[in-house]
Amino acid sequence: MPELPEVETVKQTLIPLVVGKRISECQVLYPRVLPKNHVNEFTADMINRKIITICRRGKYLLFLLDSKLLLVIHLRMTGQLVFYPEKSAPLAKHTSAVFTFYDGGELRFVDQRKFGTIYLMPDSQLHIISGLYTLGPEPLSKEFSSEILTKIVKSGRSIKSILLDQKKIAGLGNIYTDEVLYRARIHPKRPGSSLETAEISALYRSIVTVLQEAIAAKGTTIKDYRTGDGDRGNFQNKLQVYGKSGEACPTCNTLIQKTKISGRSSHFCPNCQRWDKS
DNA sequence: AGCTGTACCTGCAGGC
DNA sequence: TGCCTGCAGGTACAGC
Repeated sequence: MPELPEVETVKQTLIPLVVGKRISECQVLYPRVLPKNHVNEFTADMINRKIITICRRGKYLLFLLDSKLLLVIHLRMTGQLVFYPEKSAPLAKHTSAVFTFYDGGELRFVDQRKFGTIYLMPDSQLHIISGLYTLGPEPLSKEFSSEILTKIVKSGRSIKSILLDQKKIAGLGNIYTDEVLYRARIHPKRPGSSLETAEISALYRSIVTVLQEAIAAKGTTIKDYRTGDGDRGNFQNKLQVYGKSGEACPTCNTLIQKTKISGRSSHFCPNCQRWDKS
């Protein structure tokens, strides 16, 4: 589920709902959601904390608390982080953790596949979370540029596996890499180092515009993803290749193909995204 | 360096 | 209806 646009949307929708609120209760129903913390210590450290703000880095959410500790959450495949104004609503089946506020609302972490993770630590310890520590540049930051992307793609690996590599660039996942490469008209198996300057420029523009459009649409809901207020996203209606194998390419009507790259299913138009430039 | 397979989990769709 | 297989938005790790 959640790639950069979904995580960004969760952040944006949760900020008006939970920032400034103080936690009265904390329940961990699935202890393995905490790979680096003990349940009892975690719970004790969360109670009476106020949420100061929420940030995003790659696919990680960072909750700044009014203590020296940072709450870090990764939704992985099926994690949902949803605010419930009423404490009384029954807990969903795969609820991993619940944070209750003094005003009666609750922030719930529901995660069907249980891959999602929660960490609590001072920022001096964030290097413990290796996936966070080694993240590449934020594609929507001012620092990201066509020049930086040129260095990133300089590798014999397939361009799709490069874009999926969070150490190279933060936030892209299986849906958006396919959409980005389609828009840039680049075959997903092309070696990164084979891309020409014009193609890298097109790739840069398509990364930025696809992510911006997906955020504007509040993300892609295939199945599990929900915004912080429990809504579905809308970008699934704008996907052009992801999950469309066997359907007609919106540009040229050729059938979209599906193949395996880096162990992930990959969708592309064999006519629009050619090895050789036409 | 970079690939593959495996693991972590649950649920669902499709084939028989 | 039931059983089985494969697959799903992510990432870490072992082994080649």
